[in-house]
Amino acid sequence: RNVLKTPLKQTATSQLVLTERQSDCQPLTTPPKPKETPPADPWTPTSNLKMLISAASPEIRSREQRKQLSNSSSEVLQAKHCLQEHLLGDEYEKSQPSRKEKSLGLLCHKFLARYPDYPSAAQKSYICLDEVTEELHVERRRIYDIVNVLESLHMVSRLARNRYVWHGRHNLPQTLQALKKVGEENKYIQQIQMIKKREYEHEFDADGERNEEMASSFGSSEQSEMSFVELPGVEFRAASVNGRKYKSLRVMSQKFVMLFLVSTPQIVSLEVAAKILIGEDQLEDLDKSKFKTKIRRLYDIANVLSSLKLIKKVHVTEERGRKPAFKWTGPEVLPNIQDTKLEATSTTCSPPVSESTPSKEHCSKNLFPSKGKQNFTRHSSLIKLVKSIENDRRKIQSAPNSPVKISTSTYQSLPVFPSTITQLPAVSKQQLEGQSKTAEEMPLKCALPSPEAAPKPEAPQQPVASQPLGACPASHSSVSPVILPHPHSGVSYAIYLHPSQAHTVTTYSPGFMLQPLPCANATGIKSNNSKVLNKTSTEEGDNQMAVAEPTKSLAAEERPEMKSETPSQRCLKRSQALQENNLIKKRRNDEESLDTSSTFFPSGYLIPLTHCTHGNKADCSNKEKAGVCSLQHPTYSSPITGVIPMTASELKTVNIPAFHITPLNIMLSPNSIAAAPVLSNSCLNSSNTSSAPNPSSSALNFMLQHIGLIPAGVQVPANPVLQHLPVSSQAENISHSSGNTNVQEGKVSKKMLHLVCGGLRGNNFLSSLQPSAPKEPHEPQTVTENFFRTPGGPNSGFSHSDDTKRISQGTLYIPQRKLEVSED
DNA sequence: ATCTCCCGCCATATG
DNA sequence: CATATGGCGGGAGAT
Repeated sequence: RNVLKTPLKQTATSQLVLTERQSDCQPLTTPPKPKETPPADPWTPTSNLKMLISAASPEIRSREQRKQLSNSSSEVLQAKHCLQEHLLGDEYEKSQPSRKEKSLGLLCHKFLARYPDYPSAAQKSYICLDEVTEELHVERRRIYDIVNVLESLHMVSRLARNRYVWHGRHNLPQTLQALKKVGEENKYIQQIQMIKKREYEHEFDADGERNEEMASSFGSSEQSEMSFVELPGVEFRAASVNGRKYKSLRVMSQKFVMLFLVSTPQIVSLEVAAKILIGEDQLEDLDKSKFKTKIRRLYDIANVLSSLKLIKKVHVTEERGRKPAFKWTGPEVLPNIQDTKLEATSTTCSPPVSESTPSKEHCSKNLFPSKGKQNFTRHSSLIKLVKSIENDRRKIQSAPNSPVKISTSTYQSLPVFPSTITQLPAVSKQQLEGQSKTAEEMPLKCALPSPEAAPKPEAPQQPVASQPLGACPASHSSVSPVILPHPHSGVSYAIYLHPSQAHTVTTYSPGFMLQPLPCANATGIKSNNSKVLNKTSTEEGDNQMAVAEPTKSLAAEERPEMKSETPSQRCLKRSQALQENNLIKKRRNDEESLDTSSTFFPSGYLIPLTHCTHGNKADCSNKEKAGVCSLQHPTYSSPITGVIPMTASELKTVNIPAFHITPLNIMLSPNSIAAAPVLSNSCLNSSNTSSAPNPSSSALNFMLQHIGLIPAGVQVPANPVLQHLPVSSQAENISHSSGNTNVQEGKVSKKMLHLVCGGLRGNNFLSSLQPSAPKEPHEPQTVTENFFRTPGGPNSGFSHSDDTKRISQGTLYIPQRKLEVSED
């Protein structure tokens, strides 16, 4: 400490510089560790340069470049200059690095430079915090910030005190996929929209009233829990990590990433993210300090993510002004093809229960005992943990969290959820696993992961019913993991529940199911849909919405919603949680009988089982899976649906009967909306509620396939999410644009749903399917939102986003607002 | 003034 | 108890 604390501001600042990028250079190791004090790093010649270069955060670089030079190439040169400057002028400052030089982003680059993006199995690297801190000359605290974020992405995992294992980006795809799923399950999209709405409202209104409205607003709810999403192979080791206790940066980081993955434009403003991450539940009290703190943390996370090049900073300009935001620049999430559907629907699959899947993974894990020792070490501790778990539970329960369950409590129909969520594709998974094993991949994959995996011996602790999962479990003491396989996606993830939850789950059954978010999800979905109708999902959309709709209308809508949702939300709320829990439990029991599952919020850590499987897709393709899926479809479709009805807050809002189906979503001009907004989504919900959809869905699939809309293999499950379809063909058309399978599928499914559900306009449906002129994804800096706009980026294939687009037929809503995104 | 966000105190967790 | 972790928020540099 000491040292330079408040140093001065250094003059030199030069910094700058850097260019960014990464180079991927990985390897350079760091510099010598000279010690520290003054001059610090830079001086090493080339190596340093590289470092710097690589290090510079994009943002910085961009800004700087613009300012001075636009050139890109010369980056290096610039860097040199900088250095020179330092050298020369440095008397002043050399020693002081200037704030930028100390930025987390730069530090993170340095950190990343030490390890390969894709380490070969052979190379696994271990990270010793002591070494790192020394070499990078930073305080330990900072390293934790970096590592925590990396952990959230499963790029590293902790082995023991001071020790981490470097996984690099191998797990990234799975992690992102899992996060996306979870994000979808949560109602993030909805939440985002709500927040935006509020904002607009504020604008319009005087300050005064908002309170009430706000409060109502959304239902955010839920999630306050922390849940960490884990990957299969990767372990979650360290009790601490799992130990639910911390809220932590890890969880926050994952949620933040989820926001990007579910947003259509994939641009998330800090403000919105902060609000969502905070438990929104609380009304809205400003709680400035809390908000500020959240923002600070988000900057920290954003810096690391920026270093990873997963996001970049931008500014969104609304009417109110421009706000800092970040744009996702990472890989698109896998198109898991039908996943969405599948997942959601997968109910069918579930029966098999858990099972195997995990095992597979685990297997891989087991393979590598190498680490075992460490693990074992932990192992003992784990036992303790188990004990402690109980304690935790208490805490937890008593505490805020437990909430989850509840959602059901309210109205939500319980049964429904379970089915949906629960679904374990397990079967398929098993199969898959088996296949995978056969496949060569296994070995390879196993190898990589294994280290991590290895550790878990047998899962001593996991009481969890899931055991079958077995593998997964091992690690975690406190939490019990649940594994969900996703057949389609291939990604399975496990959610760790807090002990309290866990045990419940466990209790249930073997066939446990996870629901990520029970009510919440459902709700979210619905709401999303409805919202979607109205707005575009993304920010832009929001903006538009806001603009379009007069506050009033919004208010009106919201209120109703509130009612409906409120309960659910509340459930989420901690305070209530307790009570609810009890209720929930009861219900669960009931449900259990049904089958189900528990309803949980996604509290846990998700672990995608994937990697092992990876082959998932392939697997899927494989017979079984395929077969299963197809079969399943019919079966499960309902789950979501079921949920939906409950939630359809919006509908309620609108006053439309839940069942009522509105064929089209209509966006009305603000005025009009106020007058008579109609939401269509509901229809789906209602219809789906029961399992009914299946048949229809199958039929649809059949049709689609014939038509060529869908690849033969693909089936469209009726996904609740998808629900709203745009009825109006025209508008919709746009969306499918490319007609890529992925995208289309989503749409198709939606449509199908409509058909099924509503049975409403088949014609439209078909017409809509036809490819329209492709729109492209734009990623423009300035985004104009239109409903028409292509759903998110290229990939966006999700249902959600797509949904967004729907427009009301009657009135086309023209986007009034555009958000501008500026770089730099 | 606002946006970023570094620094490091101090509560907790772990050993 | 000593350390290792990491929540958190003051307040200072950058714009």
